[in-house]
Amino acid sequence: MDKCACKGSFLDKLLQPTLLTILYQKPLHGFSLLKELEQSSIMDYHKIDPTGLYRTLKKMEHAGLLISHLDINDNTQPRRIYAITEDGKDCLKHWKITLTHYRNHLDTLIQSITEVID
Amino acid sequence: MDKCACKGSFLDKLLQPTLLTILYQKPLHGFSLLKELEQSSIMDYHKIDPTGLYRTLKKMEHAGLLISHLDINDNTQPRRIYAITEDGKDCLKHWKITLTHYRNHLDTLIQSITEVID
DNA sequence: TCTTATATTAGATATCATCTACTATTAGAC
DNA sequence: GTCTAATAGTAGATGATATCTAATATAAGA
Repeated sequence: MDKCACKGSFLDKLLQPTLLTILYQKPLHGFSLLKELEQSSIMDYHKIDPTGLYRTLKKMEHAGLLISHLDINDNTQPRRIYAITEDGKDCLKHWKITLTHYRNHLDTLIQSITEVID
Repeated sequence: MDKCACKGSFLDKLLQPTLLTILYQKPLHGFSLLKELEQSSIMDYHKIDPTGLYRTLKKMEHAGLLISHLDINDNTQPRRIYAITEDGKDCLKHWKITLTHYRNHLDTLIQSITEVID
């Protein structure tokens, strides 16, 4: 029961739309995305797993939603800057529809639970 | 892009709380749960994968959330009836809290997407 | 020089979703 | 009587996502 899904683990899948939302506004590299996510209400101030984040970025670039280039700079370590593509922007529009449906579905379920347990 | 998560696949994880909600009301066997789910707004009238359903039921029984017994009957095939346990009822109460947080998180994300794309 | 912050990668495992395919019994149509 | 549909469940593989530990490397500041 300790790691039962009802406690809130295993219920995410929102990293992709979150990244698209942030990168829609400005290109960023992985580490700054990590820091921005951890201090943002958009991910509910949760710790982010860096491995998962970098892996997701690569996967999204492979899928054509992002493009990246290496930023080689005297002041910092080389870092990879990610930017959203047109496909990525379309994807985010789909996400809005999908997440809205999902939210409504969740509402129905929460309502059913309430009726049953109260 | 065809099977991008933004189109709505890979975004569920709600089978467990849904099953607990239904079984809170009355014990049922797998096949009738399958039919009930497919005709219910609670799962948004989606097709359910039988394999996943039966596997989830077994896993939940193993975790102590459900108990089952074989119903041997002259009129039907033998079938396994699942009922919710006290642990299962507690679990459903946790689910309500978890899903409510998750819904609020979703609301924030949808709001952010809207601000960005509009 | 030592520590902290920055920046990224590797590997393993657990969880959840999706798909095809298969077995077996019962009920009803023809 | 046989064929088909509905009922009831199982097996195996694969793909997608989440979680965890750990490692590498550079830059900045005490």
